[in-house]
Amino acid sequence: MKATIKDVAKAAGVSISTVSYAINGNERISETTRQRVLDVAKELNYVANRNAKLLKQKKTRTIGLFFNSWFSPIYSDTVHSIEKTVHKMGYDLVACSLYGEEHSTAYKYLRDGMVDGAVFLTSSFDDKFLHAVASEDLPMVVLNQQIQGLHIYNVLIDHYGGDYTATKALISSGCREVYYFSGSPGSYDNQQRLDGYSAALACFNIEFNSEFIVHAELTEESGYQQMKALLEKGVVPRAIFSSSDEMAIGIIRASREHGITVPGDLKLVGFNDIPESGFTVPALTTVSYHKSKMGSLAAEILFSAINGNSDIDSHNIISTCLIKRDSF
Amino acid sequence: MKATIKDVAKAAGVSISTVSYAINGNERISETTRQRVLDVAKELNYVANRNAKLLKQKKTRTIGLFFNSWFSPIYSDTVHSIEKTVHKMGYDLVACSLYGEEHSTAYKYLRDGMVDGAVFLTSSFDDKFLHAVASEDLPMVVLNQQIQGLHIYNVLIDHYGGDYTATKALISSGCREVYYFSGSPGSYDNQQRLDGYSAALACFNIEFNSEFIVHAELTEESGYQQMKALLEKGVVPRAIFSSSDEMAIGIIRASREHGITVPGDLKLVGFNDIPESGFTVPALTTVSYHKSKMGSLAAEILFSAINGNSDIDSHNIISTCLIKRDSF
DNA sequence: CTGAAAGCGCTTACAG
DNA sequence: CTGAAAGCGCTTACAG
Repeated sequence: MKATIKDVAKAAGVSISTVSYAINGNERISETTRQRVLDVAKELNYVANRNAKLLKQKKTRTIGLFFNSWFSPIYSDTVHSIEKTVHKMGYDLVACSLYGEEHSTAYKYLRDGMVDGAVFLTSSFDDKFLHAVASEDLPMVVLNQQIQGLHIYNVLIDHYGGDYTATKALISSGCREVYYFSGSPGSYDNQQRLDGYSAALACFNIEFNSEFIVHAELTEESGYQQMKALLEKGVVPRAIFSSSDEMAIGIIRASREHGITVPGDLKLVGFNDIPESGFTVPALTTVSYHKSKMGSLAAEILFSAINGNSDIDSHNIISTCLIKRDSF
Repeated sequence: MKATIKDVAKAAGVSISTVSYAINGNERISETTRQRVLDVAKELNYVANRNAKLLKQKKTRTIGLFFNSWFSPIYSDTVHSIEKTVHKMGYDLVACSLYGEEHSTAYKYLRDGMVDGAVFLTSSFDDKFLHAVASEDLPMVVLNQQIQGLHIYNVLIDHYGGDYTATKALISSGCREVYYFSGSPGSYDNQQRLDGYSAALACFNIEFNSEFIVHAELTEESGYQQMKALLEKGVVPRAIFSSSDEMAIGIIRASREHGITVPGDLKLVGFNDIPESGFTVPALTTVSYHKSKMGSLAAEILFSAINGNSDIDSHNIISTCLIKRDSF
């Protein structure tokens, strides 16, 4: 059986309070006693029962990370950087998915207060639920999504600026007809982006034309299908801005099948700068942002809130930049 | 403040035992009492304190998932399928990384018995540590890695068979000189693979030639570099079996830069069947295996062990198959 | 059918 | 510098 604090106390010939103090580094314990206790503890392979500890302390020293799909490459660097900060602060990081909805581990952990703070990489939570659960004891940082609320902080990508810059660059290169492959319409995110695109058009006195807007799903397959449909209708875009790199890769594939070369016939810019985008043929020109900065900023905001700081911006923007490669 | 069982008991006018029984669905409580308790609990927004509960029950009903790099695309399907089974069993799944080594969340969770079972997608744990921690109360399933031990179960990919089949196919197509891009030498895994490769050679009475073995790192970049080095030395392989798809993608890139066409000049087979491999140009022929089956098998073995089943194979093999696409 | 009470393994005022 | 004791919020024999 696992050793408890009692076992250690008995073996070391001291009280359990002394064991507790010794192990937690309280200064009141003499060096010799502390050493003896530590030795015994090590020998008995003692580790404090976390549940008992937390039951008393009301703190979990754990940060929860919530997302709905495991292993999305976009977030790899961001999560790693969150993890670094969390570790530096002496906290633990556990990741839970939303599979099972209200009965998912994610919902349970939040509802039961199993974490002292939360970072969200997903938009699939019910806003009402988050509002109900967010509190001084459970502040939340939401990435890449706009959720207002007390104890809820947003870290957003400058989609407006990114799309603006990319579109402007495409127009400047001589294409007045820039197609825009967009994600699901209606989202806040998407509106921001469309605004950026429109602003770039306005810069050049080009009228917005909804025929150039293609709604797809941000996946390779969806980009491929939509592009193929376009080409089969006889429409041949000369310039495309794609809201995601995955979609852009699908666009390249459909183009190649139709004998259209990139960037010769078609200038293409993606968004996100996923790892693959450097390896596609041609390598993808894309709008990037500082992913690890996004992670560290998110974590810093969270800890700031956990430590009771009250003047935190609820709205934080990560800037973007255009990475020039070979597709434009 | 959060409502406790006491608050509910007081508000419902019953004892705390009754609340506990009612909420946990014990049959001894009358329907009317149960209903009243449940109503009050709901009204007070009561949810049982997990730490207190676990402190008593000594069970966490949580499975830990351990890996060292977040978001590796190879495991996406596998993890999703683990998650499904875990959820179906009414357990929670939390993922922890190894960042921080002995001070990582992963080590802490295992040492402190924060989980009732563990699945490993990483080889970075100290074997001694796993042996020390694995127990009847914390069985472990290790994927794609050979670790012997009580309460430790392995789910392995049939690398031998996969490499054998791929190499054989390449030879059958007329290439007697099959290059083998391998991972780090010395690993169990790699030995298995090399054996498969050698066996295929033996089939055709071809002598093993270490000049055809290229050690790389399973990454795109490493595959690219090694291939480039080969080509710059004037060596032009006509057939390559690559131990990972990422590496194969790098090989394609280096080949293209040197004007070598795949599959025209070079026949290439990868391993793992990552999502991208269907989208590369040319689409990659690769050795695949049933990823979601690997996940469900892992989870089933784990629960079987948790439920005290003692006759579980510690050695389970997932078979492979060759996916024919365009690179060979 | 319901309740009083012990106890899970810790932490932490309080007393000495 | 150390210890006895209360208490965190639950579950679960035990008694009635």
